[in-house]
Amino acid sequence: MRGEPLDAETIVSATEEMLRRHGPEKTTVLDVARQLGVSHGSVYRHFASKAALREAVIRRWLDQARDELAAAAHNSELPPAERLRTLLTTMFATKWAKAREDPELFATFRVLAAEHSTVSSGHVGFLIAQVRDIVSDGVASGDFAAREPEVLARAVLNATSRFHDPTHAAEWHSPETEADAAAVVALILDGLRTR
Amino acid sequence: MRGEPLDAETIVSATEEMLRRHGPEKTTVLDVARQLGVSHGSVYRHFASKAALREAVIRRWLDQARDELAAAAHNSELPPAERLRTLLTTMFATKWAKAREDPELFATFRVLAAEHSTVSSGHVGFLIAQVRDIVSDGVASGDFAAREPEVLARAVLNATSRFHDPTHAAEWHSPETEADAAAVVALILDGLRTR
DNA sequence: CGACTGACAGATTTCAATATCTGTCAGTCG
DNA sequence: CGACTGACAGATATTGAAATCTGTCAGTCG
Repeated sequence: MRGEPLDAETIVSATEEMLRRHGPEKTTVLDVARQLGVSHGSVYRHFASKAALREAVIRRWLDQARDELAAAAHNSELPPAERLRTLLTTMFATKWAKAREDPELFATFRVLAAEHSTVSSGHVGFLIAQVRDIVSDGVASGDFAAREPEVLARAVLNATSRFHDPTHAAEWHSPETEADAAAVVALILDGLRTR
Repeated sequence: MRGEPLDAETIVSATEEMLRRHGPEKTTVLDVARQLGVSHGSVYRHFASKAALREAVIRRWLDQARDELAAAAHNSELPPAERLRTLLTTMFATKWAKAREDPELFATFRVLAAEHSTVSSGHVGFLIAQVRDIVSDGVASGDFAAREPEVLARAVLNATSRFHDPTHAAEWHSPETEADAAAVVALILDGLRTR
């Protein structure tokens, strides 16, 4: 009936489409199978459970976000403080844009991220590493006060969570958000700098 | 049948008790009236709606929290940085303790606070004012770099939201929370200080 | 053989009937 | 008169029977 082989990627894409259309509570494995024109048994050949399938979706989304951010934040000629500011503001702007452009999809993303907290922690780990690298450079060049880069990186992300943690998406509609974010970033950068 | 007059305070107390016992979804005006041995019509004599009644409860809770914090953070002999550190850590510790001691009640509190965001914003306004006062003192004494105290105060609260905003209550169980909070406070205080 | 189907058991969700609740107000009672 | 009641309409929540879903697996098909 179908010439093609049916691989995991194709199933993940179909799942993503169903999640987009029906949201997380109403997307069933049966829906995904129907979308692909196969029986749901075939889906279970590639994914051990519905949870595993959803995990593959959130993993793909986070991988994509990671790549976008890595591409946007590669200005190694600027001083560390400016590189960090760019990284943070890019991070905020990217999320804010996604949350505003398609709030329902963003809410779906949020549900999946909460469901699979292991995958999300991995993503947070990547973010910490990005910040840590810049902080390390800053400490090495004498721009930043000498302290444990890992601790500082965690502190930077914790201090800015209101602006990047999806939990706070509802607050991002407020017009003050941008100014508030800029004030926090300025305060943090002052905290990092050598005295 | 009853000698007493039935005033608003009594009704609020009974409501608090019902919320404690049954949680926010299951406390009805009828429950409150039963608890008091009156008809629910009598409750509506004192409160225009169920929402108004719940608002009175959250208002009382926040007023109490305000008083507790104001009492705990009155060390005017210390330098501003230490006063601010004390204010923040007291604020965190108080909330963490409440969230841990009685998670269900804390969740109830959270629901009511979200329902009546106007009242909550008022509370946040008080917190900003507390921080602003210390920051102003610090700027006046030369301990903190001269910048707009209102902006700095907002930045300080925004940067620490992960440690005081009830939205993050679930994360407060993590053993790293205390160290993370200390690192963020240290970073912020360094950001405030004169260079 | 290996990709796929579809029937099945048990878990979860949906839906409509039923019960309960909110908010009002004419009426009771001291 | 003024505090309180309880019946009422419309809105919301609960319940349990029926429908759908998840995950398995013996069996089909090329």
